[in-house]
Amino acid sequence: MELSARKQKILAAVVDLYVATGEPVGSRAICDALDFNVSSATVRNEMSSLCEMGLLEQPHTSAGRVPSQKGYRVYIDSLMQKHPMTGEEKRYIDSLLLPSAYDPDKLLDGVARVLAGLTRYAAVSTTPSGESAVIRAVQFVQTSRRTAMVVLMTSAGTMKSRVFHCDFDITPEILRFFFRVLNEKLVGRPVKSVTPAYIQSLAASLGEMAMLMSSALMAVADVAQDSVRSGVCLDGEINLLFYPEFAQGGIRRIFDFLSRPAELCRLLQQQEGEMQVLIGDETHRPELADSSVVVSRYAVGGQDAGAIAIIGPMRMNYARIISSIEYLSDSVGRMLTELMDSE
Amino acid sequence: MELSARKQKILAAVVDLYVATGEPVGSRAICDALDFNVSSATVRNEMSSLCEMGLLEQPHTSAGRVPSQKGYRVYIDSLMQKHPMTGEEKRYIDSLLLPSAYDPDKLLDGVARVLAGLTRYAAVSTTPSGESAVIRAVQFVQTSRRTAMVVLMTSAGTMKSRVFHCDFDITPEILRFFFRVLNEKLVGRPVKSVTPAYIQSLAASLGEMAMLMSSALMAVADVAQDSVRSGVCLDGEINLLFYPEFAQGGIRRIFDFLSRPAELCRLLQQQEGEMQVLIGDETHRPELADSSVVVSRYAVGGQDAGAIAIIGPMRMNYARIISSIEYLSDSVGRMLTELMDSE
DNA sequence: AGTTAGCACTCCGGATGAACGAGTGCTAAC
DNA sequence: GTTAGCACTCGTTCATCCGGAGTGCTAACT
Repeated sequence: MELSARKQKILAAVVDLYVATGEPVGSRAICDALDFNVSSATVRNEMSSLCEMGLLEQPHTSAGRVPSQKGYRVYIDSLMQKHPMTGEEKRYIDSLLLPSAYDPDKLLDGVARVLAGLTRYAAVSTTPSGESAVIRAVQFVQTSRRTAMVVLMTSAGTMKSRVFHCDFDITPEILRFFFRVLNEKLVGRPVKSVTPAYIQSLAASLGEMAMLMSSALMAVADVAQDSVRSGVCLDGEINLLFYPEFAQGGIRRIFDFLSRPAELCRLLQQQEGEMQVLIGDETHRPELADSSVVVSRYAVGGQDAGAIAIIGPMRMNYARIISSIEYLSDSVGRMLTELMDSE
Repeated sequence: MELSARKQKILAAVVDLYVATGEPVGSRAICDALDFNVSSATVRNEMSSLCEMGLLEQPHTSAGRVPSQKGYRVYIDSLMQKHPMTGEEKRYIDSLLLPSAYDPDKLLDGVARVLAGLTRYAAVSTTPSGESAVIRAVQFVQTSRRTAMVVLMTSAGTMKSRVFHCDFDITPEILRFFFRVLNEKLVGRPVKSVTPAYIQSLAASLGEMAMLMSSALMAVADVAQDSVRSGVCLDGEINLLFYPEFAQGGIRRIFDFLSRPAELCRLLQQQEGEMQVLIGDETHRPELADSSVVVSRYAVGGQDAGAIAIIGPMRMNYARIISSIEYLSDSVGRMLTELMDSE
């Protein structure tokens, strides 16, 4: 079913106006906004027809029209005018991110913050997953008489650390021993394979040394698990309070959803393709039925690694959002790829 | 100005009932709740008198009474019945905290989470400040060809790390050199004194080595600054959405305040004494004019180190909050002192 | 056939006012 | 000093009543 050029223009105008004002758009307003030489009656006929097609909705009989979920879909898929960022904006964004570009966790945290500030919606990012990474090195640092820190570096460029406690005084010799054993056993292994079960079997193979190393081994298992899992960074939730559609009650359910990192992560991870816009129901999350999510996955070294997204009301400035998120997603990928290439 | 025993009982009952129901309390309700043998008319007289003293307020002429800020003050200072935690509750709390007791940052993060879950208000904690700590050690770990991590341990038991990037390939020799120079210069120094200015003077004294070390030195300065500053952990903001007094508009200003870590930190740091309850205006923060803050400072090794707090509506179950926060504050202090003592 | 002017109709939102009820303050009696 | 009784106040709720915005339809126009 093709839309006439005029219907397309009208639909686009309804979306643009509604996004801008938040109020149902009447036929008169469309006439004024568009420079057609048609009367409001004609526009009314067209709108009525768009309503029948399910692209527009009427809150009530004598109100203007509002885009339906399907209407937004069409708008995004074919009507929307992209809104590319200027070089200046790009440089500004880069300058905000660069200081934390040396650490993936901090970078993605920064991305969420920047994105939230830029869009005035809630922003989410996941840190690169180590799904397919291998262990590049395991290091130990003494942090006190009986505690030490294990640092695990992966081929994905991530590094995670964790402190552990021993029941005996730690000496440089002991740490060297830990270092030797674990690097020998673990370097080159997929991070994913370093499960508690594997660590247990490793311990078994160490004989009586296993006792000595037990807390170190547990810490390594922990930190390996941590490296596989993507972390979730969230920022700008407060922004959502400013949108009238959420003003009273609905916000609680959204905040509730946002406060469950695992769910949030799942939502982002299950998207495929570079850029996805999920409108209302398309999120398959009842809590987000009135919201939209724009997700973009980023790649590191050519391989899919994580995602960044914004969550906001369905009435959202998609054009602007999409270009912001597109650029940020590219930047993150680029920065992390560089980080990884510097080996 | 002394309150008669009966007035005291009535004030306490008004606070208790109002806290429980959220609705202005009438003379009848007081009669039912209290087992005096007096009529509602008598209670009315007493309440009217409490109103004149400024301890109660009337939202409007024909409504029940609500405690005023001053009324809460009196209630907390002398009428409130403490509500000590049971052994079981204590054990439960400990079991939640213990897993992260090896790392101060994680511990305080956990405390905020536990406290928020326990009280259903917003919880804040500050990580121990390194104001008076000295540097115990500086360690270096190679994390990739051209990046390394510096880890700084202080006498307060804190440890912070940071990754830095060099323009040349890092070798074990170089790291050993960094280690030697920096431990020689820094161990035993107050963390606070390791300012960018000091680092600059240090660099000057290193002659041509300074170039080699510049990024490492900057990282050390950074991580030292980080160790001095107390971090702020915040959790449970969402809980505040459930209180009707914040339901519509006011919540924004509070969230706004909560989103400024520096302000939050200042609020907590400027309290003195173990336990402080700040009611409404007493916070000296217009954003919190309708809220109350319960702050407890914790000590590590006998020395004041940080604070934990909850923020909620003025209508808050003070008795319960205070005992929760008191216990948690103690626990944190105890755990961190142990951590520090293990040297 | 598509477009337009005109007009009756619908429905929301705000204003108005009456009935209700909770709770008070006062007074007179105990 | 305490209590019962009662008039009074004030917020809440509900029904009613406009005014305005915007539609849908119809008949006329190009």
